[in-house]
Amino acid sequence: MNRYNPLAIEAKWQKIWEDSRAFEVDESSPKPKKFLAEMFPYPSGAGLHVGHVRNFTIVDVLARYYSQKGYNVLRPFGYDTFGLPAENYAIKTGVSPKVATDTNVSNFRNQLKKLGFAIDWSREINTSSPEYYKWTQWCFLQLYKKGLAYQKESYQWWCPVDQTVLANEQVENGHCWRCGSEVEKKKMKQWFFKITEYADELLDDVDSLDWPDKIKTMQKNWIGRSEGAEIDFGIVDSKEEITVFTTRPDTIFGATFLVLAPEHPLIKNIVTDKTKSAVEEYCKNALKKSEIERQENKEKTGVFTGSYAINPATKEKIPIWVADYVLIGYGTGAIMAVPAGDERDREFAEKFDLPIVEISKVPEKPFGTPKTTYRMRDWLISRQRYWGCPIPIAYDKDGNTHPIPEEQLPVIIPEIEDYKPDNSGRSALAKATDWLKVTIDGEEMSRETDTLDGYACSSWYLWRYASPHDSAHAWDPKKIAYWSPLDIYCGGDHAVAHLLYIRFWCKFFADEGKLPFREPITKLLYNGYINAPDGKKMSKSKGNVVDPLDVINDGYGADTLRTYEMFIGPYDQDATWNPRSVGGVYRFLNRCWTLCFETELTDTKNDNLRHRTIKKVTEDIDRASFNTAISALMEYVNELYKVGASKEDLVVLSKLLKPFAPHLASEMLEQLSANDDWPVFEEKHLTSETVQIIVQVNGKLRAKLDLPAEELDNEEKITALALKNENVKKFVTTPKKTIFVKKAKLLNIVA
RNA sequence: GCCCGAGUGGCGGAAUUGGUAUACGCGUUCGACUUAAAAUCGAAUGGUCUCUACCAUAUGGGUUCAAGUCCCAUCUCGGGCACCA
Repeated sequence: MNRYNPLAIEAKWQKIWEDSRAFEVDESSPKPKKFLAEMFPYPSGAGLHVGHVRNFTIVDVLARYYSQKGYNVLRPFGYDTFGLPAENYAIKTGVSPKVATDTNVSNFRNQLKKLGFAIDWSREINTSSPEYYKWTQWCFLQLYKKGLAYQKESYQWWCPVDQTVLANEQVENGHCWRCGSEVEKKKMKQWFFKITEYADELLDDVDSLDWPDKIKTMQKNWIGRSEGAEIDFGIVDSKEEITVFTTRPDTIFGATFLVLAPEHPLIKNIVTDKTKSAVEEYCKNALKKSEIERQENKEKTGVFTGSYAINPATKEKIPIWVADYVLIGYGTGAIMAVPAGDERDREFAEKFDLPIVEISKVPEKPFGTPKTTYRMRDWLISRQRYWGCPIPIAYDKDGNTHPIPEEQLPVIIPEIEDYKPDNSGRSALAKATDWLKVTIDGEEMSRETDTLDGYACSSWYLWRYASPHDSAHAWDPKKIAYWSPLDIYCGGDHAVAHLLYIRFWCKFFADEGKLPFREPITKLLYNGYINAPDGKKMSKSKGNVVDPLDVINDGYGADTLRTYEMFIGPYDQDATWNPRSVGGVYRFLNRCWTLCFETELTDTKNDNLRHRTIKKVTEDIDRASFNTAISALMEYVNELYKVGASKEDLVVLSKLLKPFAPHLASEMLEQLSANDDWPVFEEKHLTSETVQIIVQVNGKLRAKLDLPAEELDNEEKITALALKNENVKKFVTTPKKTIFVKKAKLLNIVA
């Protein structure tokens, strides 16, 4: 007797798909398009993990499903290859990041091919290849030309271990998102993208997205729009004014003091001889305090400047204080304190014995000028690191910035010996002295040594997929118009940063006339994590990592791995790996194989069962309920084992199975000489000749009546039969009323 | 502290619109096949009880002919935000 041999079947079909370029597509097809992608991975040296497999399999199931349904499906793949791990590895071993990255990419590619993904391999992209980052630099220049890429000197997050600045989005609880060390504030001149220009649209359009509510809420909170007003306060015995931001200008009659952030530039102008040293001391300490300390210690601290302002509503003299509960980066870095209306101001007033005055009246004419502020700041994109996309800018001898002309792109990363970053505020590229020199319009200039945040590289890659080898455009306008926007995007990370940035670039390039849509991602599937069998997070140090390639090579094969990861639970929930359940899925595929290759066909009429299964599996895939789709297939196979299977039963089984277990299903379809067109259920087969009526008494199940289907309309007869039933009679003497629900095939007798 | 989710057998989970709670899988038990084991096939499997039946979807109330599903309160766990004026 032959046995199911997944490794042989999978090698066979993988070769067929590779040789026939089975998943390559273009724009000439008359079919409707579908464009699907996962969040492309960072190819680490460790190779694929089971989390990747879950993410990519979801996309693969959908890609194959839509393809079987007759869509022209684009399912490309790429690698997000710039970043710190490759550079840190280079510092440790001396192996250049480029070499290490190439090795890792090729390892990833080989592993992906063993999983049988329906990838159009002709479209593979890699963000650290010059053909790609040439266009990342081009994108930067488009933003630069419109004033949306600019330099600004300010206090920035600095990671002392990675020796680079970080964006707000990359600081988690005061710690570096990569190395976990505590970040510091450092005053530096840095490059920014003006994402705040699009804050309103980014916020307002969130509601229209078919994305999980969780992600939508996080995006909204991140942008954090507040409507309010800016109000100017005159200072006693001074020509200076202090502008505050408030969301409640109507409470101005209760404003009894002002508070400035310790970094506020006006402080030095308003301190008096008496207060000067105390204020300076306070500000120095506040700046020295780490952000963690400032966040953790919510005990209010502050110091009086010695100066007074005039409340424009009450005309009263109110003291001006400095306190670190006011943040320099939000609003104007200064507030009017209304202790009667604001909890924090009250706490401060109580501690320092400042007046708390009830808000006596509301001004008839609103004070100040209306102003909207956002919690979101501009996106800091400079990185003082070697292994990133060089910012295509040069400085003349006066320090003015000049864009590198487009014909000189790409600005190639030079090979260097020493990758080590330092605290000079410049990347290791500063050591490449020859590379630094550049001539623009005959003038000798010096190149920018910062590289771009990796998130810039991933902010346009979806569009590159439409024309990955185009040497004249970042993306071909006709091709992008055909494929985009992305119909389904799947991933389990980057809830805020990446998804916000790519929306920002989309809106910008739409305004430039370069994209015919304003939202890049129609539907987002946000998948959960897979934990180790011990229920903990998988990690090398705990030694509990499940290697997906081991699962394949142990003999289970890729089909079992894929199907198991879809069966493990709802795709959007975290799950725990269970090796025994892997065996259960293998048994199921084995039973499919046995039905097809080792069992005699019968002429059993299973129309109802078969069409019910088609309906269930189709609808479950449509709502991304992959685990229940697979259990429907299991039920189908269990039933076919009992009653026997016709050829048609097996053809349908193979077709429905193909998105999950494509190798085995292809083998079965070949044996059955059938194509893989997605089967369509017919309503007429969903009705059966008999119908089971549930009889309840007071809502409790008391009997089941099996009747011919046409009796379902005969409520009177059903009621009569139910009341005659022995078991029902025990609970009913005289029915008060009966409720018949035809749709539920249920009769409830109220006794 | 504020805002979201979630809580169902020994375990992962199903129940899509309020209508048969526990599908499917794992595990366990029994049986068939085998010299034996594995594999495979078949059967049983929420609890109490001999059956009828009763009790069970975190806890306590409520609405309804009917509640895992809706409402109120409480507890537990998970996630996000957190001095944003």
